[in-house]
Amino acid sequence: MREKTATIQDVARIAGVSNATVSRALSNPSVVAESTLQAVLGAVAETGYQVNHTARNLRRQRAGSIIALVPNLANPFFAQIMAGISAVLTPAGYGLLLADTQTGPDADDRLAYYLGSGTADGLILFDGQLDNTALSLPGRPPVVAACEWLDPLPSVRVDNEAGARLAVRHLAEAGHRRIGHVTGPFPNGLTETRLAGFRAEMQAQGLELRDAWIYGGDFTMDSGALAAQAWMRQADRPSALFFASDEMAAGFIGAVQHAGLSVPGDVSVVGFDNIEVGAHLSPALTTIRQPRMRIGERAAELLIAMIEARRLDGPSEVIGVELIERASVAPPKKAG
Amino acid sequence: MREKTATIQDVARIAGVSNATVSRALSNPSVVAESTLQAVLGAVAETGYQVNHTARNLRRQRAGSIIALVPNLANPFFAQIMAGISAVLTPAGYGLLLADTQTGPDADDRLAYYLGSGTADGLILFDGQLDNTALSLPGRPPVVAACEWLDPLPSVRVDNEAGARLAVRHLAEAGHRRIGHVTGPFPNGLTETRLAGFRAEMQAQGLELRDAWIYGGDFTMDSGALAAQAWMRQADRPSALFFASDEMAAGFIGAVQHAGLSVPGDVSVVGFDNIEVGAHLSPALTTIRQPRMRIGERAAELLIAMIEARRLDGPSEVIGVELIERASVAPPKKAG
DNA sequence: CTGTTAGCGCATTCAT
DNA sequence: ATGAATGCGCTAACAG
Repeated sequence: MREKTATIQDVARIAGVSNATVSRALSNPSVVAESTLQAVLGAVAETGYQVNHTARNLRRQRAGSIIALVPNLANPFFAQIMAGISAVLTPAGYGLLLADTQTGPDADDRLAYYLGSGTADGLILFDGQLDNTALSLPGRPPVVAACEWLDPLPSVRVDNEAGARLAVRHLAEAGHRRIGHVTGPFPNGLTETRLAGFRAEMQAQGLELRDAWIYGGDFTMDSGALAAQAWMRQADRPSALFFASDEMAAGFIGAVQHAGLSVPGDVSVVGFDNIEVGAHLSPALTTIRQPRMRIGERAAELLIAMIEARRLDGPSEVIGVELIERASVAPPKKAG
Repeated sequence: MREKTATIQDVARIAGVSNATVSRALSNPSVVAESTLQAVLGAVAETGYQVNHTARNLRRQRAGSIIALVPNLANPFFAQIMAGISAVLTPAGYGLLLADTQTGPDADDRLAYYLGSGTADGLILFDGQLDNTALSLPGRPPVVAACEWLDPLPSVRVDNEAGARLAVRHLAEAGHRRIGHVTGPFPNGLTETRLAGFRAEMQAQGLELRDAWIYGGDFTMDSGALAAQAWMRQADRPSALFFASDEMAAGFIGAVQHAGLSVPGDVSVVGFDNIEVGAHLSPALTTIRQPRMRIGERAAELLIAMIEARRLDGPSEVIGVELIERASVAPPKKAG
């Protein structure tokens, strides 16, 4: 196998021109004569020639691809984001490489490796917990942080605080006064800003913040189910809950229903993300929509702009969120 | 930026040896003298040298990465599979490139492109609907089909027929005699084998196969909700349903509950895949487990073996499935 | 408009 | 055990 792929020399010979002319005809057709262009195209068709990207990249001093570094590839949350990235990378002529910061032994080392190895022309980073000293590595390629953020990096993210405030306001407007929150893991930028938004809006609404009504989670469904156990054990519990992720909200709803309680009859819930299953839950989940495909697209666009401008800095972008009202919120049984 | 990454020449100069020696010291340390090895390592540390993969790959006539070609990157189904692939590729020194057959204009062209362009040393194909003529392209790299299959290709897939039979048998053992099926899209290998398994086991159990109890879906939750509408409109309907995907089962359950009916009280359901949310639904979804991470791992292992053996053929693998009993199946209200 | 030439950075003969 | 030389396939000066 891999016997003999035609090279640019083969095409040149058959077309009766020099290899340089073939290269020009292919990458910048307007500078060659029409007749030679045809000859080259004919020879290309005849040989089935396709450029060798490795050689081209070596010559052009580029890698031809960008790499998305995610904390955990198995997390379905990233699927749509990858689709968005791919949708802008492919037409722009870049490949999309995927890597995981969890697989290897040391996540910081992996970042440093990808930054230094020249494997990629740029990097999209989805892990906010990495050590940013690697970013001062000289000659590193541009990086944009996505969803999360890391100090000197341009980022594309969603307005997490505003989303949290929207959620709390919606609950308050439905009449709830006893509102709790299930957080993501710590330390984590998303967790912290959503919690901050929760607190800010609770105060703005003049509602009481009780530590006992803040439940620690880690974004997973299992942790949502655990929060349900904690919530059900409380004698004095909130009538509504804002979850830092839809997954936790789904886990909570499942566990609460399993115990014979009702959503939103016994407790109202608002999630965050708008994962697909939310609309199909019963009750359908009220949530804060986060446009994941768009996050991916914008991150890729910003990164390409930086690569082409040959700059390590660039604009950041905060993408708006919106409340999706469905059926998991209802007025509390009695004003509390 | 990208000012001056050290090259092998720089290292050679500092270490006081030739570039060839540096190359050897790095890729085959046992052939150089201990003292020169130390000198080289010292120079590497001093310069922060990292090999240029593009140059190495050009010289070695390889791409250094494999590409996963999926029908739709946004589909979260692939997330765990990618994690499995990445977990074996990374230690083996291959990068994972991602591409989508839906984004571009013509999926068959994209396959042909990736096969001919030399962008990857091998390919994992998740789309069974492509035209296999591209596979006769001379000099193409090895390809393994995953989940789906395509004629001359080795494949890694799950025993779909056995899974369907397991599901039907479980329903029959619970006492159901009126069993329906919600299919995936056509044409599609998964849809067809699961349907075949459904039919085979229905016959084996001596149960009646009614066309009106076979509902067309497309694996999505929306199509499951649509199937629910169809099912609810029927006067004479099955008491249990086997779904070709968990997503459809989840969509169905949501729609049926929304209409005030109960699962498994009014209808029992079994899904296929074991997606994460299944365990957190209420009722928790009984399903056929498909070990996705493992599918990815095996596909990558088989592919690497083919690449290293320089062969286009290799073994296929069928991975077993198992029934996960949860709470969405109960005996029918009255024997049917 | 086109050909000649010179590397990109590395691994690998072939000598020594 | 090591060095010198070569070329992977391509693009980009530089001439003409």
